[in-house]
This record gives sequence, structure tokens and C-alpha cells, in this order.
Amino acid sequence: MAAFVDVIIPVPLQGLFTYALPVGLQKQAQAGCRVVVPFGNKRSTTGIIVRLHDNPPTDPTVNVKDIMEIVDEEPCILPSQLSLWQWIADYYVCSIGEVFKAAVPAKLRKQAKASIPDKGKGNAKGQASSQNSYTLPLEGEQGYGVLPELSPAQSAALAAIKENWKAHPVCLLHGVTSSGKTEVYIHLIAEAIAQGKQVLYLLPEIVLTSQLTDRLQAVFGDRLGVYHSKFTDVQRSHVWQRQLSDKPFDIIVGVRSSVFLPFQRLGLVIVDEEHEVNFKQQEPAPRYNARNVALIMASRFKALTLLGTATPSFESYYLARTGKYGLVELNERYGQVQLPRIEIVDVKELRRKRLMNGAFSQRLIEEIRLALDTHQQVILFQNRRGYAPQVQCHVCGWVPTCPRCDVPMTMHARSGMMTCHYCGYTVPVPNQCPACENKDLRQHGFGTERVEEDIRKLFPEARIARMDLDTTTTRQAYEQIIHDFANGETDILVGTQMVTKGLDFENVSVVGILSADTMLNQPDFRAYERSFQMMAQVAGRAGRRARQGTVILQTMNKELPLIAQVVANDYGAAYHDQMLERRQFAYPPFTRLVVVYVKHRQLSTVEALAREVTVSLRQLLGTRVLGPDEPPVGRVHNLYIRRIMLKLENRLPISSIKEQLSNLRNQLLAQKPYASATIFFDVDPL
DNA sequence: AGCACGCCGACT
DNA sequence: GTCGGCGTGCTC
Repeated sequence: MAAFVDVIIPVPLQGLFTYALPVGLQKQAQAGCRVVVPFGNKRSTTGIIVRLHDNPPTDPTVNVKDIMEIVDEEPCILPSQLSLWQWIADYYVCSIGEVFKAAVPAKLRKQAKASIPDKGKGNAKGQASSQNSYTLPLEGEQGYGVLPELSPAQSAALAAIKENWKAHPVCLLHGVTSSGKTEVYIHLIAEAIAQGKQVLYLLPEIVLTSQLTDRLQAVFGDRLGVYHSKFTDVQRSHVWQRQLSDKPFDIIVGVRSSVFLPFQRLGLVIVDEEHEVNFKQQEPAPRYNARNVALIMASRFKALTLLGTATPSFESYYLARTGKYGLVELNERYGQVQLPRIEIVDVKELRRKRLMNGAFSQRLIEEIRLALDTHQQVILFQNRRGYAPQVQCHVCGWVPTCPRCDVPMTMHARSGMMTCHYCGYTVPVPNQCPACENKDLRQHGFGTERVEEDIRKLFPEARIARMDLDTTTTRQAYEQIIHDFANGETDILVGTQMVTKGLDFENVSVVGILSADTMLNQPDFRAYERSFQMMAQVAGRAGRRARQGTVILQTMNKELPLIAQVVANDYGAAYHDQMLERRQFAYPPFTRLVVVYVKHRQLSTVEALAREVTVSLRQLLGTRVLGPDEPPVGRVHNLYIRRIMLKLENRLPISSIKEQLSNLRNQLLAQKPYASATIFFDVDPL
């Protein structure tokens, strides 16, 4: 009988915590069970048992405390999950307690007694499947509906994927926009569950709409569970519990965090829109990429994996081209719909000739007019929300900036407020310049709110909607906008990136990219890749059934090769060009990146600490260490920020380097002047 | 990350 | 006289 247990505690501290196991609790203790323990100043905290043993802590100064209570009769975290958590903590250089926090719904993390023992009865309320009965068809029996019929191209892709899987457990499906990848997925899912396997179908939050879940629901009924971040914590806890039961969902369609659900017999993982940056969690730790975590999880389950997208991340495409992944191309749009015609508009020249009407060129206005006259729909993409990204005093040049961050505040006209898009700080729009008292404050640039207002003036008869962070605060609002547009109740949809993501509308004949330049000008080695992806994706929303769509692409950089590649929809050329540069400048996929972030309230402290970090890392890694430098926004929430970038060749012993990073961090933060500083790592940054 | 302890300003 | 500001120290 074990005397001690090692426990995961939800704090950003390295390692596990050892507790004594009172005799009375010994028979109930199992790895994966929740326990209530005293921790620090807190009388009780819920942790997870990782292992049982007989060794008191080696450090004689620690005062071992007793477990107060074991919450579960049966583990609520499976061994496969515990080991995945450890992998994530090691790979992304964070604590396992932070992984615990990200992985488990809060309700389950806060002791919720008595809910787990009710095995097999976890009802996922508010789920796509609302029925209570979990009766499944017997083996071999047909609880799902009719599978969609596949076009010859889709059938060929399906066959090719299965053929590829014979040699590679991971296959990349590169299918042009509107090629009907979802139907292919449905066939693969049906085959997997017919073999008694579970399926994880991962997509970015923005694509997980009822449009999609209804479609899957129609085929798979209540074998399908949906795991959405906008569901309540209770709903997510129910899905978790059901996955532990003896009647788990066979298919989980879910966002990033669904990689943390307990799977018992995972056989297939589909990562749709594989290139999406939203698969990477930015804040807080763990800064994990759900696509990569899913790949690790799949390989541990010996499950097959399909990565699908019209615009593969260059990393994935590289792995496919070099034979690490299988590669299947699906070049034909479903129903022989043509790819859109992309027309470049030279904004620089039009500006010079004073021919721009605000953010709109004459060509774009003509095309919108034509679409409205023929009862077709329009999508306008502008990658900034709000009314004006910057306000400036025309006399003295004063610009309202956030008091807590080094950024200009964005003006929002409807609310009459200026808002910082980094920290949320909001103040009323000033009616005069506080520096020179002049009243001539001018707005610079165009946000979606302004675009919406201007387009209403140009087309007063059109029904117009806007989709951005400000109009989609609730899931219902988001679904409503999509629903109205899909049903033809809206003529023009204005929006940010949100309008570019995997939404399929039948009747869109015109897409306007108002300014390609905001994307192109990002000071980031991925700007090229991201710009191509975004433009190709938004262009792909145009031209559905029966007719070719038109894309009006407005740019100040029409001579850039990238623009020509977007026009030609030449993914291969964009990839090729970019690979030359990535190789030359030692960027992924030819290296792995780790960015070290240093933050502190005081500028002098951040700078000193960033220098110390850099010096120490140079001793270890030499010229692979770049920086320190100031990020584009050098202060957020009153914290000054510096970063150091590590470019590590693929052959380097990455895990030992990460261990040293972690040690260096602990060592520096233990020094007095740096005690209140923050150091964290962003592994494989996007 | 919490949370408590501890030492300095404007209020009933 | 005290309520409370957040610096800093610790967590099996």
C-alpha cells in the first residue's frame, strides 16, 4: 500500500507535489483521480493524482501534507491523457498544472462530487444531439443516415487518402476552396466508426457553425458530440463525462481544446483548415498548437490523421512534399464551379489621380452594383475592426494612444468611444485636441465599421451586415449573421478575417479585398504565407454554382510577385518562392523557433533582464540567439515587453535545450530585482 | 497564479 | 486612530 501520491496542482510551478496518503484513503487512490489537498495559503485545492509510491520527497525542507479527500471512485483523467499533458508541458515549456487548467472544464476542476460515479449517464445537454437515449446500432447495423454521394474527383481523393495511409499515418488533403472536402471526411468518419473507432474532427472555432454540425448530425445522429468553446462549462463537463462512460460519443467535432477530451479508442483524427493560426493558443500558457497536439495524440493511439485545407501551412506542405506525410490533391471545385476571376486594382495610382471613393475603387463599386442588380451577394473583407484605426489632430499631430499600451486607440463611431484593441481600455472620443485645443481631429484609415457606413451611403437600398469581433460577442449573434446571409436576407456582408474562413455561401458573386496591404506589411516571416492564405481563402468564397465569381483585389503593391500568385491561384509558386527565403534565412521548416518573452512594469528592468537572458543563451547557443528586440507593440497592460528569438536547427537536442531554458528562467527570476518579472516561452510561434 | 503578510497614505 | 494600496514571498 502506497504511502504517498504525486499530484498535479493548477499553478504555473514546475513539477508535481507530493502528499501523504492517509490509510483510510489508500484503497480509493488511483492515478487520474481528483483529490482535495491543502496548498500554500489555500485551505483546499483540487489536484489530480499522477502516481502512487512510497518515497518521501528528497528535499528535507518540504513539509508533506495529507490528502484531505479523494473525489472520484474512478479516474476522471485517463493514463493516456496524463502522459499527453506531460508531453505538452515539456514541449511547450510550461507547467503541467497549466496544462491541467487548459484541459479540464472548470466545473470538473472544482471538485464537483457525485457527478462522475453516475457512469454512462452523462447527458450532454444543449448539444447538437439533444436526445437522452444513447442506444447504438449493433455491430454491422446501419443510428446513421445516408452518406453524401461523391463526385468522381471526390471519390478519387477518398481512394487516394486511403492508399496513402498504407504508407503514412498522416495524410495532407490539399483541396481547392469549395472542392467538397467535408463529404470526403464524412465517408472516412463513417468507415472509422463502422470499425468501432472514435473520431476527432478538429476545426477552428469560427468554422464550427450549426451549418456544419447540422449536416454531420443528419448523417451521424447522436453518435456525434460537439465541443465548442462558447458552450457553457457545464455542457463541456457533460461531454467530458460522457466520453469517460461506456457509451461515449463516437465522433467529437470540436475546437482546439477538444484534443484534451478523454478518448478510449481513437482511430481517426481530421484537422480541417489545418493552416489556421487559431489552432495555436496564444495566451495564457500552455501556448500549444492543437494541430500538432492532435498529431501526437493520433500517433500514440496509432490513429490515422487527415489534415485538410485549400491553403496548407508551408510546414505541412513541406512535410508532405518531402515524404513525411502522404499528399492528396483535389483540384476540382464541386459541381465544376469555376475559380473566381481576380482583378487587381492599383490603389496607389487611383489615390494619386484622386479616383478613390474612400476605401472603394470605381471597379469595386461597379461590381457591387452589378451583383445587387442581379440579386447576387457580396463579401467585403477589411482586416481592421472599428471605425478608424487612428485619430490625429490636424494641427499639432497629437494621436490618442492607450495609457497602458504603446498603440494608438481605435475609434468606434457607434459607441462614440476610443478603444485599445490590446487591453480593452475605452474612453469617449475627445471633441478637441488636449494638446492644442484644436477641434480638427481627423480619422485615418478604414475599419469595418467605417466600411459598413460608407457602403450604406453608396447603396442605401442594400441590406448590409457586418461580421467582426464587435458584432459577434455571442454565439447567437454570429450564427444569426451567417444564417441571414446564407438565406439571402443580407446582400452585402462586411467583415474582418471572420468572413474568410471556410464558410460556404451559394450566391456570392463578388468579393472585395479592400486592402491587401495591411497583411503584406506585417514585420513577420510568415506575412507572405499568411497573406496568400487569407487572400486565397476569401477569394474562394466567390463564385459558387453555375457562374464564375469576381474578386476585386485592391492593393498599393500590385507589382509584388505574391499578388500575381494569388491571381493565378498558384499555391505552388507561392510555396516555392517562400521556401527559398526560409532556407536562406533559416526559418521554419528548416529550423524550429522558440521566442523568449520578458515582461516587467519597469522599462529599465525589462531591458536589463532581456540582456541577461540573451547573454546566458548566447553562451549556450551562440549565433542562434537573435535579439533582444522590442515587439511591434512594446508595452501592453503597463508591462514593457522584450523578446529574444532562438533559431534552432532541426538536428539539435531540442528537449535538453528546453530544459535549460526552463532552468535559466527559474534561476533569473530567483534574483531579487527580477522577482516581479515574467519570462515565458513561445515554442513554434505563429 | 492566488493568497497572506507587511509596511505607508486619506478617511469615518 | 484604521481601511486598504500593492510589493514580495511561498506553495508538497
